Amino acid sequence: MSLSLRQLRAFAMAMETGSFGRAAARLHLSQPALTVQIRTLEETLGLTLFDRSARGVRPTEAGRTLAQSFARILEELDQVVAGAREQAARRSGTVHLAVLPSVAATVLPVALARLRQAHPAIRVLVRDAVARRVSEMLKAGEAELGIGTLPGPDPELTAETLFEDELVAVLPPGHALARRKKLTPAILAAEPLVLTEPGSSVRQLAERAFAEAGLVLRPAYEATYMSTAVALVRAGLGVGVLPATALDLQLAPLLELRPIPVPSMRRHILLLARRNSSLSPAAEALAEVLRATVVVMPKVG
Amino acid sequence: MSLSLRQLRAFAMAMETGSFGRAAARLHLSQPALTVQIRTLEETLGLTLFDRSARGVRPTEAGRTLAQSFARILEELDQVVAGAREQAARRSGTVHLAVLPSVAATVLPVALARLRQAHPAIRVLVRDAVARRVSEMLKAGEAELGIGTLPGPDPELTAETLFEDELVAVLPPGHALARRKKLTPAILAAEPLVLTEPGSSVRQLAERAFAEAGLVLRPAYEATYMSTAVALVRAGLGVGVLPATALDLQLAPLLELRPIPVPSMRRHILLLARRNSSLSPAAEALAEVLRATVVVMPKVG
DNA sequence: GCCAGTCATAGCATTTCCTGATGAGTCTCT
DNA sequence: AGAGACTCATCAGGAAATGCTATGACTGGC
Repeated sequence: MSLSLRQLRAFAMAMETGSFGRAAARLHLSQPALTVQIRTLEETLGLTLFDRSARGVRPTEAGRTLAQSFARILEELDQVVAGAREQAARRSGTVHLAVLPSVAATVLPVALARLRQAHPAIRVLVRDAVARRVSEMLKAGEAELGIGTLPGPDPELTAETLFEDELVAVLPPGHALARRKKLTPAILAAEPLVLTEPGSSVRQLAERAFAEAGLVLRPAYEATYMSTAVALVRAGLGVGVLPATALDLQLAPLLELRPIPVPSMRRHILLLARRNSSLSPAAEALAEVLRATVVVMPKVG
Repeated sequence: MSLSLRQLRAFAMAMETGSFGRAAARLHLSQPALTVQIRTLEETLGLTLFDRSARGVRPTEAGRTLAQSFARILEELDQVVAGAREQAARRSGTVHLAVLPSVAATVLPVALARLRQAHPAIRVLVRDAVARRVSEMLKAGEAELGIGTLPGPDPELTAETLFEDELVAVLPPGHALARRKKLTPAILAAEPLVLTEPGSSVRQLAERAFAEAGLVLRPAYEATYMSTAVALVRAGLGVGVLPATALDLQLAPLLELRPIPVPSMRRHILLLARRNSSLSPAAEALAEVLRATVVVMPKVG
């Protein structure tokens, strides 16, 4: 026979109640079952834990000492298990999340607020990064969950579309094109354009869409930060081709936004995770909240 | 399913070896058995501990965290159990022993030396006390084992004769009675006698023995300490009637010892313990050494 | 001396656990 | 590309453990 938790629990309870019968009742066991547990424990330890008499049991000195140690260990164990269960119940835990800045500034705060309401003890460590960095962080294990885009299927990552982001034309106040409801790459190609810098996913998207229309994208201005691009447009220096989800756009009341109804002007914002790696319950909870949140995002047009 | 140590051990080993198969081998289990243990553990916790693939398993983040806690707890448990087993094997432990001073000064050191040789880690806390105190200490739980005498059977104590102590006549150098091989109460009654103080077990024994012979014991001197009594005898002030086991006698080369061959001049030195209370393994070891040691004690006469 | 209370024992049923065989998926080497 | 090695999952049957009910043995109090 080897040691078992049953034995330890039986022993601890017997010590606590001072009686085999009462201990058995408290553990929802029959008294003989408990007696056997104690006896086998004594046998495995080679030590008498209780002195029995017809009037009851009395703990041995060794029994008293051991009971203390065992009780402490059981308590620690129970605490660890309780902690694990709490994590499993999504009531706690920490998620490392890598997000595109545009999403971090718009959809994410709403989702985090909801998550907090549902699972207050879940911590989310948000790391904003461009699409490529999001993928890298996931693969490197620096993030458990990611929100970004992918150039194509990635064998290491799972992807699931959260929502679609579209590039929209951003017009300065009073611009001539403002009378149109929609704009096309062909129309835009004639204007001085404000875009993000080469290499950014938004820029790549725009270039591909123009190429499909047989056009070459030749921006007048290139900005690294969205706020810069918006400022350039507002100053009337050109027409912006920028993602609709960017917070800076939605906060700029004087600018006119016009959709560019070309499929390739849309990009899929993906919920990313490592393939072959299960999500922690906390991450699972976050993912669920994200899925439920994005459908509520405002439309642009 | 409830938590079991098997599961924890399986989990800890799987985490340590990084493989279910290797963990199973190390635990002398089949791989399926280990797989099941891990799975049921995951079910009871509600938590995925490993991500499986056909290439092997990789611990989850939660798994890594939990493994640390569990490993620590298992180690503590093993340590406690090892300590208990060591006690059971009599390799360690502490015995509280109450002893008559005469025994403490003579037989006991020999026994303790032997015990140390056999079980170096057993500690013996020696408390010397007169016969009545020895009994009291046992009953009060202040001592686990006692060496003393009893006026009669005691319902609370078990007694076992270790050896018999006899009162001997102690003659100063050149005393007239020294030519006799043996002495009797009748002869001694005519001498000025040196005894221990009234109430001591030695004194009571002597009084009873004299009474049986129809004599009244009327000592010339009464000493509390054996060393005093011996000094009085050596100074020629009288004939001592003292226990043969007293170390002071055996260390006093000039004194002549003569047996008093009367049965009632003997007292049983008893090994005492609480009835209804089992001895700790360490105490058991001490008891055995005591039994084996006393038969070797020197004879007087 | 009987009754109440406590633990131990025995026989039987149930649950748990393990093993051995087998299957499925992946990687490596040829 | 295919064979072989490796890993984990699943399944079926049997062994071990655990538990329960019934009963016994012993003690202390009324």
